[in-house]
Amino acid sequence: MEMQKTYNPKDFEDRIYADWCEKGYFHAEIDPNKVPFTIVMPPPNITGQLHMGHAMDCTLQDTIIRFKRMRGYAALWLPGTDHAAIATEVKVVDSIKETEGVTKEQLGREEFLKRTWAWKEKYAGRICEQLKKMGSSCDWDRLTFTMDEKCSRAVREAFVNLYHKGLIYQGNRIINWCPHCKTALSDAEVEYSDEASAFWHLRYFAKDDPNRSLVVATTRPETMFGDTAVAVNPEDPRYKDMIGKMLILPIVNREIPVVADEHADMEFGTGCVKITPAHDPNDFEVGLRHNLPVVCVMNEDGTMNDGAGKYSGMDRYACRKAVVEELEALGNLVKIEPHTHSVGHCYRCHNAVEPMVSKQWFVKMEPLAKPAIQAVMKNRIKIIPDRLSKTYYNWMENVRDWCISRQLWWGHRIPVWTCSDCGKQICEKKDPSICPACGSSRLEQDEDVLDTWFSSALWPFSTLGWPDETPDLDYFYPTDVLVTGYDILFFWVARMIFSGLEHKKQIPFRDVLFHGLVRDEQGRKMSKSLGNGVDPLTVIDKYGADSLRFSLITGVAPGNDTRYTEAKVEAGRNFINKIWNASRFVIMNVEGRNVLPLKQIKLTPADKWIVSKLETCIKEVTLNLNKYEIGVALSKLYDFMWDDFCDWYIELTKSALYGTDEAKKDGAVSVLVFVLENALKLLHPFLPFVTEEIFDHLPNTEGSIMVAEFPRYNAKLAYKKEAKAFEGIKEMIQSVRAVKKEVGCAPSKRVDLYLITENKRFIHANEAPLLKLAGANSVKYVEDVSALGKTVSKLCELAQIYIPLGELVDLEKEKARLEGELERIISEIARADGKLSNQNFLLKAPKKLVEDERAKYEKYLDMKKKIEQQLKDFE
RNA sequence: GGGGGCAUAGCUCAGCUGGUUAGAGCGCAUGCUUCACAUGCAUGAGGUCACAGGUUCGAGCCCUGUUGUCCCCACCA
Repeated sequence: MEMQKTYNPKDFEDRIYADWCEKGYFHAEIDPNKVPFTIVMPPPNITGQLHMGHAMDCTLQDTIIRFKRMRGYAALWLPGTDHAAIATEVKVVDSIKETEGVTKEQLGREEFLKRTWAWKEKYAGRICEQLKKMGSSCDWDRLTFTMDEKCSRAVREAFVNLYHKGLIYQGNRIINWCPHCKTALSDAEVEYSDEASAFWHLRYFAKDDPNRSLVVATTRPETMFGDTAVAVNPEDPRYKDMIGKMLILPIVNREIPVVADEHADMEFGTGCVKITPAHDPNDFEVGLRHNLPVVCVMNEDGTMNDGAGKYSGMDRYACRKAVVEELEALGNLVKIEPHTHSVGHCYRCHNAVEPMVSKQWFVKMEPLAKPAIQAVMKNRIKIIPDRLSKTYYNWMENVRDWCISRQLWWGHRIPVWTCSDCGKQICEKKDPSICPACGSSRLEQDEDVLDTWFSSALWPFSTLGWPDETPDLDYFYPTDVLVTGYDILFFWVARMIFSGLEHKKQIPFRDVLFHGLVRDEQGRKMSKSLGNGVDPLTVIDKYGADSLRFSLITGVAPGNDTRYTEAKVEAGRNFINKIWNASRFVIMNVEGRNVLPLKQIKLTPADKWIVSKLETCIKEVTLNLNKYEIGVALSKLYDFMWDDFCDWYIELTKSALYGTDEAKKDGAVSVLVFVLENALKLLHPFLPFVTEEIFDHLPNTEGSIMVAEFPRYNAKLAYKKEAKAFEGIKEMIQSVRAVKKEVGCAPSKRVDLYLITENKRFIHANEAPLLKLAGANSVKYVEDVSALGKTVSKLCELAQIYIPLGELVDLEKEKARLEGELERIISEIARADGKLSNQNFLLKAPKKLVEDERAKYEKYLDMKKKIEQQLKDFE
């Protein structure tokens, strides 16, 4: 079958993917004779569709897993999707409002969950389709959803374990409350940003002395209804006499004490702090120290409750305004200062969160964090790039207890029941039917669900069957590398590490490869609100998946952000087009020829040169892939394929291919096929589709490239010396081209080359390609050029080249050019001389370097002599 | 307040453990209807490697400081 003239990915990408699936190449089998290599995919949220970040994430993983598979590992890439409790619930709530005009409460828990499962079916399916479009070679037989039965069992097991160890506890503590999502959030789920606001100075009068008062400065006047004290610093001379006295809280006229507490900073504000334990984390701590009552004044939707008296039911911000007005009217408002402070926002709906005291479930972090820190410290887990280890330590060392309960419906239900008769709390692996204490069957399960990250934390082993000791778990765990964005280091990676160590007693992965964010052309984050997101599917539709993959990994380094630009996709498309056409050229020329093994061919210097380049490329690509330097690996291949193979080697073979010597033709074709086949294998992990399509057209290939063996470096084929010598021929070709251009000689005009050289034999062996690529008629080896008339000349490593160009030669210009060259060489000599006359350099620098420098010096001296001779010839 | 990234060609970025004349893509200039490819080929112009010190035989790379810029964490009554 002949290859199409132009590269058109639409013709084959889908077909090839279907074929791979059908052949079962993605499926990983347990094979005792192979070493396992495992990646579990960070499960995309089922909230919508994949964006460019996902596309990069999956390209990196696919590249790694394909490489390992070709390298002979039992390579498992396990795909999945995440139920994303809060994120999905927010979406479904919006959706039912829009489509059915109802709230989730109106629908009821059961109906709402039905809708959400339907949502899941739709979106999880769509996400998988997108992953397939990208060419992802993941094992679809093992596709997992975080609320699958096996994951639910893992969640239950983990929760019960932690509960009985006392590492999960329920408590009334201050948490972040999202009034829009109406749920508690963990610290990690809150994003802070600076907001311009004000400092309201409020005067609270002393109960016994109407002339005495304290002025508190607050950014939250509406919370004053929850004030249960005013704190001053014990050392503050201004207020020492007030400590222990009572103040009258304005509007509500409640009495509150003045307490002495270090929390009050004498330098800040007025030095007096109103203490609202129910609505501020620091105040909560102060409250604990002084045994203050906790008065909650807000409802779960962010409106004021009865504690706010007549403002009950009013929104918190409306109330703020009203309270300030009333205080002003009452004469308690001293002044308003502009003030900027940071305000926490819900990471899902971006509304301002409310610190609030609430009864929630928490994971005790300190005992879990310690071994997790050690695992990275002792290098059992390697974080790439290394600098992110610091971020990890910093977070782990200061982490507070993890609030895991969410007041949502979509998620893993908290496995705790309370006996309605005796109040006993039950937390077991199996759902209890009667109370073990009193035998009652009136058991109520906790209404809340778990933080979505609680189940994600178990992902590396829950997907493999934990808590059962399955063969998969035994063989594929611990996984080898986790590939994900640095933005979820805290949410996910850190929690997988301590969860793996706690529950599985093993690290979850050996390496963590972090990548950065995909930004837009201007370097901005891609986001819905900016509308600057680019849909990977649109790009695939226009350019094909391989081009998109190219654009997403070209130039990326671990942990670094990257920009998506259509120009990069085009560069990818052009590169692939180049591969396509080079392959077409090779395949066209194969027809009617004998493709022989390298051993049976007399290799030309050019052949040895390209084979040598190929070997170097194999070495570098392998090395960089093993270091997860995917971008570097690809760029090595790009250069090899384009510059060495296409621009040089293919051109070099043409003199043989269009000649008459059959043996030479067979030789050239054989080397072309050999190099191309290897190059395609090297390229396959990056550009799976196009390489498969071409591989199929190559002679002597069988089966799929994706299960072919990845090329291994072969030192016997490195031909270092020969390759270096051949560079001299390249230099001559380039010199002739440059000289022609300089004097305005048309590149197509054939010239005669006169060489003064000691390398006649070697040059002669390469004469045919030299003539063809330099655009020359003949090569003549001479001792003296005085008879040639006007010439231009160029000094090369292998020879001095003289080209008689008659009237085209401007003697003055030529002389000036040579003088310029001489000048450059003289300065090189001075540089080398400087180094060589430096005793310290001679003594301390490595011998090889000194030798090289000396050789260089000699070479330049020789060049200088030759150019001086040429200049003399002008006279 | 703590931590980190970045600063190299007009633009976007590479530059490994310090070692020839610092690279690529895009852009630019000039010339090519050469039989795989104009999604191409050839030739070329373009850099005080942010600034100031230091270490070293040798610094784009290591150290200290400065400036600019971006990010993360904590605090912010």
